[in-house]
Amino acid sequence: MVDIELAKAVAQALKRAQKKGALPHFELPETIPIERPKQGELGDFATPVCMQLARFARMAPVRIAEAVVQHLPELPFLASAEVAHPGFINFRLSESWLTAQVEEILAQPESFGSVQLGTGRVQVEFVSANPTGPLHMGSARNAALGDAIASLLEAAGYQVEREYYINDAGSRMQAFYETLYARYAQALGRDEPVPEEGYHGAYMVRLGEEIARECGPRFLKMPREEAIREIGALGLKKVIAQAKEDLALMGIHYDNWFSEQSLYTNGQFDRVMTLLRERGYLDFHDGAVWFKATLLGGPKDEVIVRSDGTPGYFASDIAYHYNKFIERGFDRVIDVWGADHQGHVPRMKAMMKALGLDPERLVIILYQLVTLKRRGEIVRLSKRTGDIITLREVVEEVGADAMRYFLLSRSADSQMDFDIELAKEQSEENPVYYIQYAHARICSILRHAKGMSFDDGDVSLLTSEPELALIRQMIRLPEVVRLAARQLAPHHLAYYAYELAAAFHAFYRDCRVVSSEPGDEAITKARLKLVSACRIVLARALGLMGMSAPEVM
RNA sequence: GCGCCCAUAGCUCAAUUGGAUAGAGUGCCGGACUUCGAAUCCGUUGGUUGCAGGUUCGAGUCCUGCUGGGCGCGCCA
Repeated sequence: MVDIELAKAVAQALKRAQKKGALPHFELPETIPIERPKQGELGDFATPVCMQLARFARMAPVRIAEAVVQHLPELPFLASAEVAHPGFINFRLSESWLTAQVEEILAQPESFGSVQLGTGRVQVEFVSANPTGPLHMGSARNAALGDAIASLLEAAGYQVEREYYINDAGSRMQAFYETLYARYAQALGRDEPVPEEGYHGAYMVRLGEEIARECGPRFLKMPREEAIREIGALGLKKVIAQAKEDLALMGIHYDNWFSEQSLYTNGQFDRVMTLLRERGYLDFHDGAVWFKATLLGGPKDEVIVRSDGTPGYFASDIAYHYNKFIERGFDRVIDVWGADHQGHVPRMKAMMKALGLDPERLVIILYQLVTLKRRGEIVRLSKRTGDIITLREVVEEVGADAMRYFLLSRSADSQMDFDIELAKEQSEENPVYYIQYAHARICSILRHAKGMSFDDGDVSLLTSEPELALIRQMIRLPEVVRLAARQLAPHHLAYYAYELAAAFHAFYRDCRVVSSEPGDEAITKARLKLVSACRIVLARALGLMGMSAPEVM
């Protein structure tokens, strides 16, 4: 990438200048920072490195910068390198190189934007909501984030697997099963109370009725425990199927659905417990089994197996991550969690150390919770109490593309209000349509030019300001992918896509693409190449966010 | 009480993880269709980056202390 080559060139220039005595000898920094100036008029790239070096060189930053510029090697893409106060070097790309990038993009319609940030197998585990009811808006943010992060990492060169962890083993599940049994029995006219700790939402009534309708009263004739088990299994199946469907509505598909229960039936739990015991990280008191997290920087020791003999969710998490890293050999694992789980992070880091794994290999993305609103009124998200607005309802009302864009366009750290009514009212002014409209417009132009062959178009004719501005935006995609993949922050994509669309719309205003004027044939062909390339970049940016790139709207 | 996150234009949010004059959208006001899609474009308005210190060539960004909000602190998940 250009910035990497610039960094190398600057390092080389510093060395040369030192060798020739233009600069005193001092240790060169390991990496030369190259950035994009905030104000585009200053140039395409800049480095502030000379200001950082001033103290070591004991020279004015501007003088260092001058020396660097003088000793800069020839670079094919560079038009100019200028020193600016108080010590920046501003680089400008050559127009011929810029226009040539249009051909580069056209040559890689599927892969433009991909970078080689690293290699290895990465697992992204996301959503993983308790299978005790329909998915809600918190899960929607999780889904949008996780899926986009996975896509970004794929584009950054990693081998990625998307995984959904089904929490089908905990005590919450028992409450779900018992609630379902009660609702089933009620549907058949029997007076069966919903447990206090159970799930009181209306969806449980419907689920109970559904099973009553499909299976009839046969479970009422069984012993209670057995009936709960069988009904529970049916209910679990239905909830998972529903989650799969709901996520598919958002365009999200997983490589793997992993059962928590399987950790116990397949032996991972026993193996990891043996390992922890051998390493001295287990403690036994008060009838429970404890994980000595305090030995590893955790805030307190944690119960793994309760005094009644049942393993807690942390036990499962240890076994699960043992499975991820040691049995399946992922190089890196990314877990996407709601901020309400933030207290769990130190335990997980301690667990990594106990397993002898570098804690850095487990990255936990915490996103702040979504406050769902309807006409300005807050809607509660809890599944345990009463009614909820489901992910499905919102997708059906707002549309998958708009929902994804909205959920992605804020950094995970910021809290979010999602007002459904507002989202619907604003749908015409929504950035989603702005971006997609640019894509559809290009498709329309290409349809209009149908039959015209432009393979021989000469991109070097694309020298007007709006054309070059558009190309400048287009070639940013790889940088944005790299940045977003590094930070695991897809919101950069959302902003970028908007800016790219804006550059296209401005170009469209100023430059007629398909012209019937005599003598315009050459520029028409060149511009058809330009918009074709722009379409590729827009589609890729939208694709990475999981959004569609419509040809007509 | 302790921990994590947040506070930036009237509103919703960015700011390339310490760089140059803090930017978009939205809202208000005004303007542009006889040619490829007006779901578009152009212009105007908008700031003591919550407060007080500190670190340095340079701070919205880092450190300390406040204020205000969200989320946690269970043998729940």
